[in-house]
Amino acid sequence: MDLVELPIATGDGLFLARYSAQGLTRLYFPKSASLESRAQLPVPGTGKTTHPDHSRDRKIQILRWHKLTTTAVKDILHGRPPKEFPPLDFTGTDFQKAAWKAMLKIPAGKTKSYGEIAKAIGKPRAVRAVGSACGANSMPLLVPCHRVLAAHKKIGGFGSGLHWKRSLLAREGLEFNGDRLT
DNA sequence: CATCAAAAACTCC
DNA sequence: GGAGTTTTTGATG
Repeated sequence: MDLVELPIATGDGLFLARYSAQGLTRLYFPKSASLESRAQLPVPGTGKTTHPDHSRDRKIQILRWHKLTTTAVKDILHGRPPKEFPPLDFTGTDFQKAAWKAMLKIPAGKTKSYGEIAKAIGKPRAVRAVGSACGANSMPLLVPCHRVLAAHKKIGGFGSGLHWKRSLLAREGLEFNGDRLT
């Protein structure tokens, strides 16, 4: 159950982070802060939330997580490896969680192919499914699906806009020549 | 059953 | 080497 959504102001716009009692559940790109995401949240203007009964400790905990999220997001946006993550509360199928965890292991400045991720989770032919799992990733940046490329270093796709993928990789020092990594 | 952010195998230059 | 098309493929709603 999601409890609260908090903004992250960056040079690239306003990101939104959502938390449950277990940790970060979602991260939204500036443009994609969606209707769906707004629906169960604080009604703009009222200052009220749908879950007004948090203990003070929980609020403090979430704020502490949010601080970690904020610095991690900014680090990544600046092409720097983040030092610390908040706990990540994944929602998805076992396959998706396995795929996301495999992606978490890709260091900044490196890339893997959809095929390599598939192999890493023991399902070497589920390449296409890995692509779908990327699209279903609810915490972009922290789960670095932007570092997952198609075969032969081709750029592949990106749900929130390919320009983000190119830009993020560029900030990590990787250059594209057309739609292929050099 | 249809849809994918894939890949490999195949064709043609 | 490309740049196309076709076929195989597994997870998902």
